[in-house]
Amino acid sequence: MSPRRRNAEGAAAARAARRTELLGTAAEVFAARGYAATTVREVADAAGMLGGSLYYHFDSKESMIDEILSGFLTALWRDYDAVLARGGGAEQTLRGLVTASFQAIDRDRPAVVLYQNEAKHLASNPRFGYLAESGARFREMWTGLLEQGSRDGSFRADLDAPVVYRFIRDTVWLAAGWYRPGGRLSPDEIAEQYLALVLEGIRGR
Amino acid sequence: MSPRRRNAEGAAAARAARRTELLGTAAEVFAARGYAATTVREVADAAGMLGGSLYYHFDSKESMIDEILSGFLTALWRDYDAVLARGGGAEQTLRGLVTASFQAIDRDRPAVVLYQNEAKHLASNPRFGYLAESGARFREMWTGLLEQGSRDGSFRADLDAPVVYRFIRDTVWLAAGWYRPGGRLSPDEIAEQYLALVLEGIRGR
Amino acid sequence: MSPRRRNAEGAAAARAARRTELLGTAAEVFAARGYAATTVREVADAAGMLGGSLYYHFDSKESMIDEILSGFLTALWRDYDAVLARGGGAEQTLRGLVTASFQAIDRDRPAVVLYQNEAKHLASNPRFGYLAESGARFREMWTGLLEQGSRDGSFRADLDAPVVYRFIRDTVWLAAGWYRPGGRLSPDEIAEQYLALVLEGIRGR
Amino acid sequence: MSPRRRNAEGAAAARAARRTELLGTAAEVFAARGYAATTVREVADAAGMLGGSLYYHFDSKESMIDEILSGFLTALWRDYDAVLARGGGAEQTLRGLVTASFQAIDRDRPAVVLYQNEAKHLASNPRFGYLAESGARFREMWTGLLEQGSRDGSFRADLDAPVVYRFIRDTVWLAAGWYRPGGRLSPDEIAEQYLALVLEGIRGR
DNA sequence: CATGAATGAGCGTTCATTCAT
DNA sequence: CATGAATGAACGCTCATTCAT
Repeated sequence: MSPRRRNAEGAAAARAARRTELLGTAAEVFAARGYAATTVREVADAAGMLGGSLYYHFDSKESMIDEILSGFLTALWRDYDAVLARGGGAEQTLRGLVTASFQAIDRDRPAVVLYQNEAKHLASNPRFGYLAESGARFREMWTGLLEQGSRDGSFRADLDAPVVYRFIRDTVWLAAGWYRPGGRLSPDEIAEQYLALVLEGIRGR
Repeated sequence: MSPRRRNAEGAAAARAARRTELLGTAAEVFAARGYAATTVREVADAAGMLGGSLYYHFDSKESMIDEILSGFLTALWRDYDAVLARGGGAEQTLRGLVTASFQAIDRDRPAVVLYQNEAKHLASNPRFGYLAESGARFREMWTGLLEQGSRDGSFRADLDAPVVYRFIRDTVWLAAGWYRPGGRLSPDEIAEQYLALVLEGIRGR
Repeated sequence: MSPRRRNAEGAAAARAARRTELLGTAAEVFAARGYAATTVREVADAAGMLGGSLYYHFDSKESMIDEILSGFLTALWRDYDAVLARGGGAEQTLRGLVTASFQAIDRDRPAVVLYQNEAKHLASNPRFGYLAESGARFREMWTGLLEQGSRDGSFRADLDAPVVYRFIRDTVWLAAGWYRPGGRLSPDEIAEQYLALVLEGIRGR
Repeated sequence: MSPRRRNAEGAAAARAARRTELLGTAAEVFAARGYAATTVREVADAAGMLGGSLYYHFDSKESMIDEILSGFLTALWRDYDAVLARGGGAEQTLRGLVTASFQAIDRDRPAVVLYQNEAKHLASNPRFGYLAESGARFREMWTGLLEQGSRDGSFRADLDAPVVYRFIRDTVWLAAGWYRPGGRLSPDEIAEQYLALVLEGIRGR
């Protein structure tokens, strides 16, 4: 490998690292203020540069949130697919999916917030068609799991799968609204607390 | 009563009715597109008038969402207070609050959506200080209820009140995201389904 | 004269009186805030009616200031012409013109203020062509008077007529900026003070 | 001095120069059309740019006239203070002040026009409090000078200082209404003409 | 005569985006 | 890579004006 080649690779890596860093900043600002209400100047300020300079790295404001969301979903599905690949019973799979979700919140909270708050509005834009696709896969995965667990006795037999699916789906992401990394509970512990609630309910026995 | 007096009253009533009508339209559009992303022209279009005409009725775009949210919260607390005034055990009160919440979703879904999506961003504006106040009252009401029920055996003794409070708070409003009035389930039936989940959990016995 | 005829005349007179009253109000508001910066709502408020109602009386905002200024100039030239018709020496005529001007200020201060502040901007509008005409007549009157007085020894022989004309012209209207009706000096006394300054200067002898 | 430092200084200087240039253009347009009647697009047109582009340089239309007027008054008082510091008799000081005023008109006529036409309306805005302050200083300076000259025999003993102050104050700025730079008379010569009138009056001896 | 609701053009301002340097 | 000046479309809002009542 020539030194020239090595330099070029180093530059490309540095460039990718800078993009990732800027996207992290953008995600934080978008999540804090809302995507539509955030100006690219605010993102640039947070990144320590001027508004126009962001356009060296990104085509548009839209491409930033696109990259944030698509990156988040790619990583998320990698984890979900690993859980599904592990096999096991319905409850075990459910535990795995919920835990993976809380880990995703821990890993990239701003992206989760954006996904919750903005996905619905963005979905009408063809560019963000993958949001609807991901949502459909999500629904199929969960209703399938719930129906299987309901049949095999893992879950209550009278579960209304669509209702419980929505309940779980939303519940899973809610923690992003108040979770603060480095708090007293680790993501896995929080997952346990939530699972206890969801699986057992709150009624005294 | 003089005819003049009657006319003045009629005009005031008609004006109030028009405001309410326009606020309903505005709430729908804000909820559908997001407050920041909605232009006043879009609201006006939906109301069948020109952008500037809205300003005969309202001071600003901000005053519209202000009136929507404050009106929503006022009506909501009227219902909550009625439930609390009825007394009864912790589970009964919880059932009453959840049912009142689902009725509020049925009555004014767009306002609930706005409350969920925009309250956090608006709260930093002094004009919307009442959002934080209402949130604090909400937290006190729920944590008090949960702790009482936990002590008297209505609920599990090991409940983590702050965690469960957030869980309930968010769960309660989630249905606004997908509920469609006139669907197969009435608000009270949906409330029952949710209560079953929350109280019993989903695990098979 | 039939009673019907008398009624019609009475109605026309009442209408004219109302117009005059409204124009007086409009002139005050225009003078206080500036014509362009004044909204017709502000004029209407001051007149105790709603914005749209003014349009029963006047075609437009522009027609209001038109009527104010043309009425002011008509009355002013009536007075100036009376002074000129009296004849007499240059100083006596100058005293008459200055006194008539201060009386005009006393009679309709807002119109004088508007004339000073707005005439220059309005003059480019063909509708206000009479402003330029009046200004030209004014210049001819004054330069003629000054040159005559300079020749016959009433005024200094070395007077630069165009310079002094502008000086007098502007001086004459300045008092409108600070004059308050009902103050300690009558218009005629103020005229005397100004004339003493203009005729004798301020240097000690 | 490092090259970097030199560049930064050059950029700051260039920026300041551009601001000054734009403010000069704005002052001309405001003076010609009136501040309220001028649109920022008209200012931008005159500056060869689009309306929105002005906001790169200035916060608002109001901040433009603010900077024009405050800059004008700062420079004016620098000159006045220099005259006062020179000392000398009352007549000499009066001559110095009047000459400085005509030089200010020559230097920045649009600012003088704006000061005359807009100061009164702007003064009610707290942002322009310095206008009233400057006016008060102006009054104290002139009435003090006139009273002193009246006592020591430089001016007529029967001078009514407040009346003459207003007369001088207004007279001094009137020339801005018709003065054209590069005309047949220099600012100092115009000052001489005005001083002859004011000091001696126009009456023949 | 006056009201009150609406119009529609245009205003001051914002902001995503471009590009020469 | 980043800057800084500019663009141009669109935004929230104002206001002179209209007109049915």
